[in-house]
Amino acid sequence: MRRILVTSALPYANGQIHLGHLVETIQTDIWVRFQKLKGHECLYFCADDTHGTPVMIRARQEGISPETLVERIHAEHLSDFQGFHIGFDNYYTTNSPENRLLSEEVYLNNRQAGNIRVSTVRQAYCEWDQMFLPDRFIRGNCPTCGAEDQYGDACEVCSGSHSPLDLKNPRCSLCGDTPVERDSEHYFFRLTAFETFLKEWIRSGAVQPEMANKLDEWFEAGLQDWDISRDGPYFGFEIPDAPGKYFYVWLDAPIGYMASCWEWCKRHGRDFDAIWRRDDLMEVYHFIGKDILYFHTLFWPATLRGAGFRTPTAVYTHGFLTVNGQKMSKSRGTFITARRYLELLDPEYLRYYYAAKLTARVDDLDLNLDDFILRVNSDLVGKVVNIASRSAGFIHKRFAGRLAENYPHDDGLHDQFVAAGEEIAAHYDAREFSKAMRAIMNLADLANRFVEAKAPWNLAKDPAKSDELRDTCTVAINLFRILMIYLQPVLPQLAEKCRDFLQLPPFGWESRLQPLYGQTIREFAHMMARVDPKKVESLVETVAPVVPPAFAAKPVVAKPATPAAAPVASPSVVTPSPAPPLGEPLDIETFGQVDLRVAKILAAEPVDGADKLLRLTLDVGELGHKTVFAGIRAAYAPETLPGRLTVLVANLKPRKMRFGVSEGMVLAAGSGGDQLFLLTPDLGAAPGMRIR
RNA sequence: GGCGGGGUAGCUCAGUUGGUUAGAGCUGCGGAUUCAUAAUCCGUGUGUCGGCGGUUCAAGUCCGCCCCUCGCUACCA
Repeated sequence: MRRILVTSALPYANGQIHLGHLVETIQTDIWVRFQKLKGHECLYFCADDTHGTPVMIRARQEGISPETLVERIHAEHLSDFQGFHIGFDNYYTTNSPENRLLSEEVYLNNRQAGNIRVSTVRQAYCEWDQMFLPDRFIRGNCPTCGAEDQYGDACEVCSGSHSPLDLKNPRCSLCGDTPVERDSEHYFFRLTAFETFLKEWIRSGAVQPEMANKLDEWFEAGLQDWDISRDGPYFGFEIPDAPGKYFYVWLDAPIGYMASCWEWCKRHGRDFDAIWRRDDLMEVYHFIGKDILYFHTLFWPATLRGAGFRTPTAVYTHGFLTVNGQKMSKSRGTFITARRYLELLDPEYLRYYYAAKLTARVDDLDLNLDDFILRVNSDLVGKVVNIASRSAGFIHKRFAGRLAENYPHDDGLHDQFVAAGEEIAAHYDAREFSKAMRAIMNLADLANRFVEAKAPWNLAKDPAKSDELRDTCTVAINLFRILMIYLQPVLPQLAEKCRDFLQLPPFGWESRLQPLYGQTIREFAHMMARVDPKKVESLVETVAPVVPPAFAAKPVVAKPATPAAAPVASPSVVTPSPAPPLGEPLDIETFGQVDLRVAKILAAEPVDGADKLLRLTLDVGELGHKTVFAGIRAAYAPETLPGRLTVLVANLKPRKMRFGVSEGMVLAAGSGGDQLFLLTPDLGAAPGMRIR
């Protein structure tokens, strides 16, 4: 028996679980369930990643403590994952006593070993917010190309990277003030001391070949020591003997894997040290996305090594999720949260679809929604479940639900199915799930062909062939049972229904060896509904058409209310919207297709169940009244709007939304959130006038 | 700009160290069947293997250039 510890990357406690996260947790969960089915010990740990500036700022915005925020998000995340049958042995949090102790130990051991140094770093500091600003919280003009309103670290226009201190006209994205430069002592982890070790570790097969190549690039460029401290205020753990200094969130995040394990060990009477302080008892695997390769294959093994802990056996990296071939996007409606999916569709559809496309490589995975519907319906309902569905009826109608008394002659089909288990297991173990699914579906085809050849519906017409009829159905049900064992890691719920149907104890991988006969089975009940295309459609319905799509995902943060003497935030102190690249040239005819009208706002009211929307009733002159949903609630109080004029896109196709039909959109400038500014025509314009 | 990954049938993807007429599943189309959730079974693919050029007896598979796309570009994550 193997002893295996597995993790998925910790989701950040600022934001909802979406279908991208689920590529990883489903991949990991399938692998874990497979190992358990094989009879190995396999422990699966995860947690919320809770620390850092974004969580701190968001809590401040919501007027609650970071701890409260983090607890709420933890409950949401856990329930989302459970909805997808993710079988964690423990889903913990990095904001825990175990994580604090372990982080301190990792740090102190490294300090003891001479792996920590202190240097002075010059950084942007906001005097208003009284904090050092992370690069992402500074905006200004790109020092290279001059593009306006770029992040502190990189320019989206010329895609160059730069230091936030080089930005022209820098501003704090929290309050809009100009930051000052200030020195601060920072603690660094000497990553450079671990180059030899890391190269050996990587060569030991710890990462996939293509990731090893990527790491070689980084080695060639030269490793740099790692800044592991941040100045307060910072939501995180204070560094021992360094008042006001906190561990950078990425230092304690992966330690959260260990903390989750430790907390579980305490509840189950297991020896934490035997798992993490020696490497000969358990295998340790991390499943991650390629965006966090750096942390998991350089910093993480090095900090563990430097602190005297074991290092991971391997880190398995997967690619990103695309939806219909494109990056997930809120404006296209393809930024689909786990919760939204669960409101509409069976989680096992997605588990199967992902499994059907996952490989051991780092390729991106495309969720093509049309393909999704066809694939799931065809494979799962049409092929697999159908085998049981078409056989069980006879067993009940003719034999009172009792299978043949002995396992019938089947031309070696059962043996063939059992033998295929070797190859399928090898695919699962190698994380080649798509190959495993292909192999299983080939078996399902064989089973259907067997039924076809025996034609039980003809046997049923001849009373003399009663035994043959029962034999045929018994074989078919046996084949179905083996398929469900093979599919259990992917479809735990369906496998459960199958066990109930066949009145069987829990499956093990080897239970496929023993055929089923001489017993009664339950009446067949539907096990899985077909995918409803309408539900898939509503999955991608967009919710807030007015927010300019390109900016919807940008952090928009309100000015903090804390400093007492602060001036009231005025509209002149704003975070200017980023300057997006110029759009494609447009001829005037195309532009002319857009029917812009002056509209008078007659009424504006909040929409129940939507926190960003206002329902506007507009007077558009001879076009009559129109109802428009606008995502401007954060920027405008409803009572301030009636009576004012604005601009309506009048011939926009009506959009069915959860709350009603939106018959156009009003135009606004700005980056979204509370940074939105409605357009107003000059004096003299009247409702209904065409704008051109 | 530099580096790297992709670009193969309508869709999703396989294609080993270059070698017979480039494959699978799904869809579509034709037929069969009716036990089954209009499921199943049989039959059916003339694709410029992104483009151009080169090496070779032979290239999707090697080399060069170009196009499209995604990503990385170090104290950002």
